[in-house]
Amino acid sequence: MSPTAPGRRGPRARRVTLADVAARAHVDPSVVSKVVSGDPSLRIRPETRRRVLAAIRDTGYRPNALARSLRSARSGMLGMFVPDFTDAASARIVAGAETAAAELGMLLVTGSNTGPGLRRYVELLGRGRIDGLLLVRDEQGSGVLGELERSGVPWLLLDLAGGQARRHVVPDDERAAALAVTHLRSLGHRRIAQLPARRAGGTHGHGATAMRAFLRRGSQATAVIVPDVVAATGALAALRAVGRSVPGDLSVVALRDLPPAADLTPPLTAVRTPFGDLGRRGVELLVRTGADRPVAEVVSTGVRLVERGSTGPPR
Amino acid sequence: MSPTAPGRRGPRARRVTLADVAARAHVDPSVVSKVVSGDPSLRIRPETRRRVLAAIRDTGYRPNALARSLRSARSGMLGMFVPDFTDAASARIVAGAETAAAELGMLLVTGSNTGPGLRRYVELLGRGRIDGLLLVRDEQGSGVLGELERSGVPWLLLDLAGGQARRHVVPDDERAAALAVTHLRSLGHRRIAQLPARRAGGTHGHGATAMRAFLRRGSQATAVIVPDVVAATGALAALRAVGRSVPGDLSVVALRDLPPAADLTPPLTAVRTPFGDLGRRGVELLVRTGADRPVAEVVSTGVRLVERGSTGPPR
DNA sequence: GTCATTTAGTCAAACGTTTGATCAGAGTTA
DNA sequence: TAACTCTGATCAAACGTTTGACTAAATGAC
Repeated sequence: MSPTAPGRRGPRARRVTLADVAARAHVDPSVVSKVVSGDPSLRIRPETRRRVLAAIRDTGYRPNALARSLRSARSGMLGMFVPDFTDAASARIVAGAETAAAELGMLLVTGSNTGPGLRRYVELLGRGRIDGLLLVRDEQGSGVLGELERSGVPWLLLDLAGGQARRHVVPDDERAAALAVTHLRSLGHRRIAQLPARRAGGTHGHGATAMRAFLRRGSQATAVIVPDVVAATGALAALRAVGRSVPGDLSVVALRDLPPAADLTPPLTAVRTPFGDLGRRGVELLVRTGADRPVAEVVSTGVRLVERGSTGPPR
Repeated sequence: MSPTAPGRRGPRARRVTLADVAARAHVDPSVVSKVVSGDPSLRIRPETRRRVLAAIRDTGYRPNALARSLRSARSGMLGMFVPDFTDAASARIVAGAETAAAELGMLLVTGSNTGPGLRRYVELLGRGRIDGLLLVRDEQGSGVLGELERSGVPWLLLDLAGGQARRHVVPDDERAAALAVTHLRSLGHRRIAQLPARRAGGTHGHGATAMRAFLRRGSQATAVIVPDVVAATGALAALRAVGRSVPGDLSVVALRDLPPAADLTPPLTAVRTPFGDLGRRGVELLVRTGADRPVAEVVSTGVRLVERGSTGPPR
């Protein structure tokens, strides 16, 4: 075996460390460290700095993230646990969080509840790997969260106002509902019903069931507000099944707009919920506020009505 | 300030280390290490093992993942770079990968191209943080991949058969297309057209444009295969716009089935592509095969036609 | 010319593991 | 009883940084 090959084969270069760079630049490793991490307390001659920078470039040095984190007790990573990646709202929250994290020089370690659950995720994470945990719409978390708290890892609940400890950021659903009502009233509706929401997100079946119940009640309402697009899809199907036309017989507006809405028949009028901003704000608050301070923020930016084809004047 | 409080306030217990456990169990730290990580070369008396286990339980010890990774040069994390989390196919790939990773005791560090791009992502990752990188449908990667390869990090391209180095896993699109054709022929179709695919995933506009072009050509085809659901949505809209009925005037079947398909009008017949399995298989191959061996796998499991309402016998 | 201060660094101790080498004592063999 | 071989551990050197304490030389004040 070749003397330079530590691995399988091929002349894979030995890792370049701080010490290698230091030797090449004729300085102490600590100087290189401080230059790399931009330590403001470092006093250094311009010429020396140039030498260090050149050595870094020549050797292709890249800091070892693990050693760095171990020593400094900051990993530069955030945990993010979502119910399900394939859920469109979760995906948007992740995307927003990811961008915000990258802007802060951090990374996301994701996990989802479609796998073996939060407890196992935190277990896999081990100690030291994350500087904070973002939990999307998770009700059971409490036990695990206590442990996290004890080991000093701050956490934040997203899209669900959480139980005992007030540490959450949620979208402004009230404003969304108000926007929907205003829109419907401006079209002339006076009797507006609201289909019940389910705490952890609606399903197609749930929307259909709720709509059938609404029809059975023989409500006088000329317009109905549905808590989300998935439920609205079910509701629309239920209406079609009994031959009611939308928006002719009934106007429908959904909260928490998501992409499928535009492709339904009729295209669904909906209030946009800023899921991306939710994730972004979550990251920002998580890294800015200490683990022990309460956080209860409502994200209202970008909540607005998108008028499509499912609303019109009452008959 | 309380003497036990290293942080802000409150009696946050000092981190428990291997040494603490060792002291409590009256053994050397290395014994605890070997017990925790299940080192098979360790010879230990049952009673000693019991003492160690008890000490671990009593102290609530959890290994420091950073120290462990630093020393052992394995991080237990995999990088995953996707074009966009909010893309339904990507989300499914991530979900599959996440589950497979968890089963192997590993975690995913995600990044997406909606942020500052692959180069910056790899930069943020630094050295040592990941044991491999999964790249979903990324064409530009080449430059970065060379660097990765040089530093010994294996990678794999998903859902795109990649250029120079053969390291990819892709879904069986040929089988999918064959299934679509078989279905259409069994309905009686003899002239079947295929709308052109775009390498990096279709858009609504792309589907509409392609369908208009198809109509302009005055094709004799009675059925058409569309490369994905998003494009099919556009195609359906274009057909509706010119008053053609589906499946009356034209049967439409999409490849790469995804959720919105069932809620379109008419519900879209489509061939299911196992995106989750793609992610899962990617993880498995990434951790099993060395960085230098070529990988070119086609995932065919679960490719099957889902008949909905957009296909029927020709007029 | 002496003392204090600033400049431009050096030094060494962590951070918490893993891992191969080493070792004391008990048991076995010749 | 001397020379081995197990067994059940211990020991110490990494892994690659960060960070505060320290210092030699140069500068400035008086």
